[in-house]
Amino acid sequence: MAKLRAVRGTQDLLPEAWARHCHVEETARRITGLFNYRSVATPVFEFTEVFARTLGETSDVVTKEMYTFADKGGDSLTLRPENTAGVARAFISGNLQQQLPLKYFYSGPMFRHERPQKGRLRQFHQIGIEVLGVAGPAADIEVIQAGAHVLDALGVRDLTRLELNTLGDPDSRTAYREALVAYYARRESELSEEGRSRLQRNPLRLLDSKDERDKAVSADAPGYDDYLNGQSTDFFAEVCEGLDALGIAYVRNPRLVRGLDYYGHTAFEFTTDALGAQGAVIAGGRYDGLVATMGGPPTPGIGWAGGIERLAMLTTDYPEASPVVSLVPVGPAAEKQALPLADSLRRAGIAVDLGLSGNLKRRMQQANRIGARAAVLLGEDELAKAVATVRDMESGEQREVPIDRLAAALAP
RNA sequence: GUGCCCAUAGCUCAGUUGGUUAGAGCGCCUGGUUGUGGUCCAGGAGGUCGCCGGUUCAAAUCCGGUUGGGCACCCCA
Repeated sequence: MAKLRAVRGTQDLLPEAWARHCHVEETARRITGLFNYRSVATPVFEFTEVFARTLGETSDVVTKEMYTFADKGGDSLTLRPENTAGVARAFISGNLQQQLPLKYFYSGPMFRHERPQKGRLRQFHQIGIEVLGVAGPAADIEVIQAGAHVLDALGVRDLTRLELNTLGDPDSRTAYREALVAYYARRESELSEEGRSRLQRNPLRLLDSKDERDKAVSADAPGYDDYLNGQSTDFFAEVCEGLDALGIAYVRNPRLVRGLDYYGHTAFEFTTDALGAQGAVIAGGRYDGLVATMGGPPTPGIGWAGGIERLAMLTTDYPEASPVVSLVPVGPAAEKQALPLADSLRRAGIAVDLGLSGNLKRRMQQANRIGARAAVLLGEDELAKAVATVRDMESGEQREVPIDRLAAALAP
């Protein structure tokens, strides 16, 4: 079989798949545009520390999933595993703090060295939005609303459910973390090996372990609600009220935590059961500490990212390419006429496929294969009369049309 | 990174306890039609059975390794 293949975990997006892909992206850009999120693009690679420092030294993304390489100058660069850090870096690099608040939309490839699985690739694509500079829950509500709206527009909202949680402010999180560590440390011997590792790395993650032993211990673990301070509780309550007022349904998932360190307060995921284990299609949360962590002016932020491939898999209908007209010249004289004729038709807004080789029969087959709505035949007979034969490819009916009226006759 | 399953024509798959020239449907090509597609008819091309090695008189079939894929874990979009 072919010796030349795409790198593991990457794929070619050929016309049909790419059309779905583009549909997801364009829909998201259009909908977030209605919320006044402006489209931006940041580099596909950054200095490694942009990700290493912000995502959390112990996170899986940093410890084992990054595509890191040295460039010729000796700098360590990394292909972006996600785009929030890149946007934050751009915000700092560009001194954009005077323009706050900012609302950005992005779309593009991300890279993670993971074992490929359904809905999980090494090069995958994300759409996402970020709001910088809004500390209050209004931003959380709008960001979630925009996500819901995108899913609506894609026709996949009813395949998903919104899970919501709060990670609290830093004080609450610290207090809760201490309580959890104290609790789990007491029963450490009952935990799985992986569970003990999480206790060291990220105790919050013990809460959503799927290991039965960990689950058993977690059943009696202290709840976060008891450790949230008033400010955190009020913030979350306002987010919930806002969603209620908008009629956006959600389920509280107290075990929903984020793998990346910079999240606090609101955390949410739109998940689906239709994609196996990779259920999250849009996920995000608030990251008030991120920009300051990177050395920028303390700036609150919130956003989400959505997996284009995952969303595309849920999408059943997407607009098909509008049918074209095939221009079929017969003979050398007609070949010469065909180029300028095709040009004038295209300038009139008509999509024209000009068969570039083959005899009449072959070009008719080609017209059929590409689903042309009409074939325009141009041969000796037609040239002599300054007409073209227009064949309706569905009915097979043919009629002669003067060449100077072709554009009007072919208008969709 | 760990575990389980899978790998035969361009695509989807058959291939019986290892046994002669590995099959089907779809697709592709040619002809029936010298200026006419899609339907129909006739014919044709196309596979070192993922790759490497082993067992055997004999391997697509059994064994080991490897690569790729699927599913789950881990983690995440």
